[in-house]
Amino acid sequence: MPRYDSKRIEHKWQEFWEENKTFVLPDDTPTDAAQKFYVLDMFPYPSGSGLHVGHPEGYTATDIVVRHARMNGRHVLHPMGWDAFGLPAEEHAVKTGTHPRETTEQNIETFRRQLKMLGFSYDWSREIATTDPEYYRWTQWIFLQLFDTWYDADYRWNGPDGVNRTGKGRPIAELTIPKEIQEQGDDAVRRYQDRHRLAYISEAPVNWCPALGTVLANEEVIDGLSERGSHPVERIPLRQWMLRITAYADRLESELKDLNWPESIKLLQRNWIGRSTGAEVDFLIGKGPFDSWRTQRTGTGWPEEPSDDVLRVYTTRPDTLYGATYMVIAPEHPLVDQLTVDENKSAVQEYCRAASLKSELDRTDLAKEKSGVFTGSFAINPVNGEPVPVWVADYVLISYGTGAIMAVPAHDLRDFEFAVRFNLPILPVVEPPDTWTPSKDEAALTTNINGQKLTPFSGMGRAINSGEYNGTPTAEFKAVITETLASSGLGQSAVNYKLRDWLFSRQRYWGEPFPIWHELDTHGNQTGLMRAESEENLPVPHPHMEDFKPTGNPEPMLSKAPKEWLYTTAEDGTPLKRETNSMPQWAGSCWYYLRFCDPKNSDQFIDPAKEKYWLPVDLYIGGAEHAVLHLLYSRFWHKLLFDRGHVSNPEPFYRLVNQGMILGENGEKMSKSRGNVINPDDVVSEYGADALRLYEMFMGPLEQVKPWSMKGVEGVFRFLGRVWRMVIDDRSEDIMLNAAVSESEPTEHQMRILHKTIKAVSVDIERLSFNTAISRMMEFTNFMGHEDNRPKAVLEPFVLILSPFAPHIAEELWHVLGHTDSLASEAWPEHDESLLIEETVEIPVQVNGRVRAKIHVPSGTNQTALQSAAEADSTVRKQLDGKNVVKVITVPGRMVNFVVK
RNA sequence: GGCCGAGUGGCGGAAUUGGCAGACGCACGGGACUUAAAAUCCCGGGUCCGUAAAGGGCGUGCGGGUUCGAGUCCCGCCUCGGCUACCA
Repeated sequence: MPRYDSKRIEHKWQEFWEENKTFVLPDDTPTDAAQKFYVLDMFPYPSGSGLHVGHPEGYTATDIVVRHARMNGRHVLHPMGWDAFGLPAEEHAVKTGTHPRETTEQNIETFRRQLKMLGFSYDWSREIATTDPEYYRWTQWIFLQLFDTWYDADYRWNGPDGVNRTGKGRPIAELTIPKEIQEQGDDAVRRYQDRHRLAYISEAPVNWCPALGTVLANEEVIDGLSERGSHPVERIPLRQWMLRITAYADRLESELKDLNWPESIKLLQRNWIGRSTGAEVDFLIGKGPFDSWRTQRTGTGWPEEPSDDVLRVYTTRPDTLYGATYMVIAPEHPLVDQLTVDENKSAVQEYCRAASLKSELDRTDLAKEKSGVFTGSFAINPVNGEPVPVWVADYVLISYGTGAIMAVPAHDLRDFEFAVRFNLPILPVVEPPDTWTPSKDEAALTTNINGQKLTPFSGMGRAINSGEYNGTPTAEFKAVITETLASSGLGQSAVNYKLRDWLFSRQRYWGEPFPIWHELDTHGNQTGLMRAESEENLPVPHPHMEDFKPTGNPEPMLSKAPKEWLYTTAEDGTPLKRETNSMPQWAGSCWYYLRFCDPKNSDQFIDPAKEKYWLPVDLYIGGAEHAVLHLLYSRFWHKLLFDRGHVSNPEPFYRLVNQGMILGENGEKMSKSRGNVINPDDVVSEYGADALRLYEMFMGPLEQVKPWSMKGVEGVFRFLGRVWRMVIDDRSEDIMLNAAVSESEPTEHQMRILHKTIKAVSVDIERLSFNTAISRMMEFTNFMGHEDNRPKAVLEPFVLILSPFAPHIAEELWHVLGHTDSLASEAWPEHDESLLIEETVEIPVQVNGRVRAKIHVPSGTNQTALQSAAEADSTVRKQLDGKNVVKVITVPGRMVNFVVK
């Protein structure tokens, strides 16, 4: 009867831990900074389908790390919570009328039960959900910090971390208001401030699906059609909240270098931020004579905002200005109308309309051929006064740079392709070095024009056809021309990022409401002026709603809220209307790691002393799918809070590890449609939580992608059975020790095996190499299970090192071995190096690099003795017989190699 | 197209700084226990030649190289996976 029975022991110990608050951390502010250890899992979205086997992978890894750390006396923070806002609960509400909160709570209930079933040692007293009003109160509060902040890019300052930085998020009250704005009065000042806030409003395209009557999230749009029902989706501009993450682009990039993150993830973030340097240049498009404009510019200098008579472009290759043979502006560019001459109006309008229907994906991915139309206007090249035709084409994106380019077809592949298509001149202005051979892409574009073979060249060389600059090397030319343009007010060096400002609003019910009011005029129309909700009034709760059906127009769901929620009157009598957009799901997950340190604080989002003690997170484990967005957004918010003095460390996550995805048994990604989903509940009911945990760690390296195997689960389950029988008499009716277990002194051999295992497992846990740690414990069990005499002095330390991996069986064995308290508070065994030394070692002897014999010598045998021992071996003698030994390599303790001829 | 990662038995994988390739587990074959089965235990194994012995040849995606010695380092390819997508 007392066979290994996971059902009986797992539940029992889970209750024990809960009742004894084994893993609950006292709430006092600790002081011993060296021992703090904050280990965080990426908290899950509690979906309706319950836990996936991918979740316990990272969660088991961190659980092993923290259980090990606690036994080593470290002060561990290891919490869990829920990223609980999200579309599915709202969609369920549309279908059934069930309030999203109800669905969310049910799903959380399931997830909590499943996680507890796996025996993770979370401090559940710190559980939080992003949907709790007491949580999102502070999400809204952080939003108000963003709203109250502008970025002073030139500000030099010393942070609390002692690092000197340039650029700081500062209170909006500290923004210097230009005189001309001040003169325009209070409203103008407020609007000026609003334009500079880190949270600001701008028109941005949304995915509007007329057939479904709703705005869709990007992930709900597939190939321009809605995921549900495959209806066409339009891109229409809508008033949206944006977060000025681009202000922090530089710091987000440069401060990556101190983080202990996988290099590949850092690179991913760097590429995503996509910093490039170049210059902005103004091309005259106004009527005035070019010369007088240029003279005037030399006087006034470079204007911050371009006036209507110039077309401003961004280029990374200002050295190719002489080769600009046409210009391109994006279809959305504000100067499109002004630049289009009457005869081209209809063609340009038609082109822009067609472009507006395409998503950015359609424009790039599907459109193989370049397209565009001529506006009929010309711009004047500032370096030589030449007129250059201006085209509209959708290969130029309004969202990057200035939304306009100078096209240099000879030295830009896209421009080259376009020029060939529309028969525009191609003028080489860079001579390639002699060693140049066209790259694959360059060669692919080679075209015959008027019997001449032309190939674009996008590299660096020397200037040609560039007037006085001929012969200048590219790098030098870039610097010189940028300076020349700057001194005459025609250009300016500039930095650009692929990173865009963060579109922060959604038109949903089930997200954090914005703590913002809009002022109304006497007709009830918005004036465009805004007021922040006062901090005492937070949280701004969700309005009560009966009906969660979409509005049927692009208006946000919350615009259907009751009047009491939507409207109020300010103390000064101004009528106000609430912001009706809601925040995206990312918002809550941007700062949850902070709240875990002080989850119940009702005065502050976190107590500064606790923040100082616990942060940064020492180890953060989660899926690589969050490599860019979540991790970048969190870092951005953290830096804002840092600038505003609310946190003391510039980065939130010191060490990051990505777990690899678990595939189905057929080696494919798990999905319902493929029918290869493994349900953790089933695995636990058949084999137990310890077996599931152990298997997930035994499958292979944590960071690697690996397929599931039910046979593999059985394998570790059998191992747990062997461990059980090593200690317990499984043929007895009662739970009692195996007869082989004794109080006697262990043998030297037993001690050596034990201490080898302790050493290997300890090292492996620190390296997060759990699969090898488990094989070492299997080897121990294979050995010890065969010993007729199994001293407790050997079994007990083994049970302790097994416990982080399989805590339930370990607690049970510990108990049967005669202990009354949980082993979680026991000290981690230390290995004794002196016990590891073997008396003799086996040394391979090679002849010409091939192993021909193995000899046994006392460990510590020196080089000469080792060589003579090898030479004395009969097989070696046979091998060396009649041959000329040229050289002998001996590595003590390793090998001997005879090089012969 | 660009970037990143990975290729080791039938399978998952192991192998400190270059030093016995295949630990550990799965699957498989043989055996013990049993009336039988399950469970458990024992034995076997990269591959080819050789009689199951001794012994030897070949083996870490492919082709070269460095080295006494390469899964590991260098050069050139191939295949698979992930991310990204006209960023001027």
